Amino acid sequence: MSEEKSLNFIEEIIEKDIENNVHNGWVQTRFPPEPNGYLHIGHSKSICLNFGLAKKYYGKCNLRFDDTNPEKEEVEYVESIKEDIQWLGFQWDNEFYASDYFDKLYDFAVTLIKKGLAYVEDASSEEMAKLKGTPTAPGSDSPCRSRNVEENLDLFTRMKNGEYADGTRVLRAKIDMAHDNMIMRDPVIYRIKHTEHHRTGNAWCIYPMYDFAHGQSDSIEEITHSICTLEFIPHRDLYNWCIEKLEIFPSRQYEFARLNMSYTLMSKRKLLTLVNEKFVEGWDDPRMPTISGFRRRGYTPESIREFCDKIGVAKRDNMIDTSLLDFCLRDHLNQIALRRMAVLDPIKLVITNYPAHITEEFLEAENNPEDIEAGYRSLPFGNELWIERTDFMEDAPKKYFRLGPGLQVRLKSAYIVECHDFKKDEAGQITEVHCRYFPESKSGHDTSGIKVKGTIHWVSCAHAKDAEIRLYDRLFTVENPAASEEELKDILNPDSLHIIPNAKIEPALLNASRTDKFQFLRLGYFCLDKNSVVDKLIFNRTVGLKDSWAKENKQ
RNA sequence: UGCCUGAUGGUGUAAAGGUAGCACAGCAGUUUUUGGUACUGUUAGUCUUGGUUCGAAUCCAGGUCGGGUAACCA
Repeated sequence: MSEEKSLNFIEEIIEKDIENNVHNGWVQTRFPPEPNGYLHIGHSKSICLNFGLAKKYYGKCNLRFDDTNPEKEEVEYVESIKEDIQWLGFQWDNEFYASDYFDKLYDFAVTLIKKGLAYVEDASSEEMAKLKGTPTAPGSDSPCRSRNVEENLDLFTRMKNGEYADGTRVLRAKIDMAHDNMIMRDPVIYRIKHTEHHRTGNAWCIYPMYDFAHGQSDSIEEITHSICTLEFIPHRDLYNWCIEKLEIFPSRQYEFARLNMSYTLMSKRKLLTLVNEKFVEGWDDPRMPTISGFRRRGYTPESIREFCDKIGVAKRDNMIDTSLLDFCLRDHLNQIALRRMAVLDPIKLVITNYPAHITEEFLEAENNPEDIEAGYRSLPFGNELWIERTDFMEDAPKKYFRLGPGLQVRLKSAYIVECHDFKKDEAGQITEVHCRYFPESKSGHDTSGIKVKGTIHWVSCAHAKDAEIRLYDRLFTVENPAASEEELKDILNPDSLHIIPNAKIEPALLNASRTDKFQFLRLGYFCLDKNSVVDKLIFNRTVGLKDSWAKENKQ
């Protein structure tokens, strides 16, 4: 018997509905992106919620593109969105487009006109704004509000037929110019745009507004629970008004708080700016909070799903610490990543007592201590090795468990060595570390009885290959970039990308494939970048390992 | 300013009138051929003022603070 996980407020609503046999207990959700940009980590919360709910309650979840504004929407975005959702591990039951419903939506508008609930407005948007009133003062009726049904029908038909220029007329719902909710003061529901649409081409020159498309689309698809973010709360009145007046399937809208994450930007508009102004390489730049950026960076869908599960669903504004995503990422990567060795900032370690007649020695090294099934690899060893510059100190402090004059360490999967000498250049930089090794301390066959505090990673000089390694840091310097008054470029972290052109990697990495996840021992998790080629391998650091030494060292 | 929302450790999120719990982060320790992992312990919280009640994070009233909204965007 395991403790039942508590329900979030949406699950509570759904379970109550099922209990009350609403729609015979059927649950249908949808994920409704506008194809005007790439999906980001905030969308994954919505994706996990909508698809997750459908799965949990044996219902269905549609993918529906909210493509009612042809000026901003493109096929490229449609394709990327589909790829991202599938990569995250979800499959929609139907692929729909709001533009599929343009005929029906037009008919709905006509219905409203016939009921005397919509009218054609001649005023410009500025004039309309003036008549709209303010939150404290009621609006006033436009002269067009009293047009009769026939005239409205005629005018709307002409709008549709392309007789009017953009911006000259709109169709408005006739609700209440004094309503407390400004959105209900005769909202625009159709506007003229002589713009080619990515799916319907030039078939239409009038397009429905969000408020006249989204809810009706939900209704057409018989979405039972239409889940959106908090900023749509004021729209719920209109959502329900349309359903009531049109007498169509009563979808219900529920709102949850969108994901905010520290040092991360979730605005599609601002992310587009980063792309357009070339602050990043593209939508899938590994520093971007887009799903495609995370994918390229080496994140796993499992870790993102786990993250979405952990952050929960509620109505209060939140700011999730990036460390939670890091935790989910490391947790998964630790289980699956193949262990390899790479040296980012190499200095040479010479084993002075290594037998001259041995030209090459192969050791057996585990691929993943968390997963015995992952097996072992053959690891070449020799008398000259690359080790990390930070793993040697001339004057080591007490708690330094690495190399220094007279100090001993184990070379991972190999032997214990003791430093007896080192060389420096004129600048005082260490160039070589000289050690003696203990042949009887061989990994797995250690009979030396020597105990060492530290183990370091290494790569055999004779067998090492070069690779470019890209280290990433947060893109922004401020915790809440969305709230910053500064310009985007002024809050960008200048050190968000650090390229190491010639790191030394062990030869097993030559066979790396794009889908492999690696842990470079003691450094972090890495994956091949999409631009990596055989002649020039490029690895992205997905995330570093927790580093309690770095923390202690700081103090 | 109207309307709508919300308020629990540093950050998230539970507790549906009955012991404020879990996770991340932090701190301390154990184990370790990764200063990783694993494991153990630990710091820290109900916005405020009243009321109802044997009993309030929870119900009621007032206040305070936060967020949303006032596009021919979604």
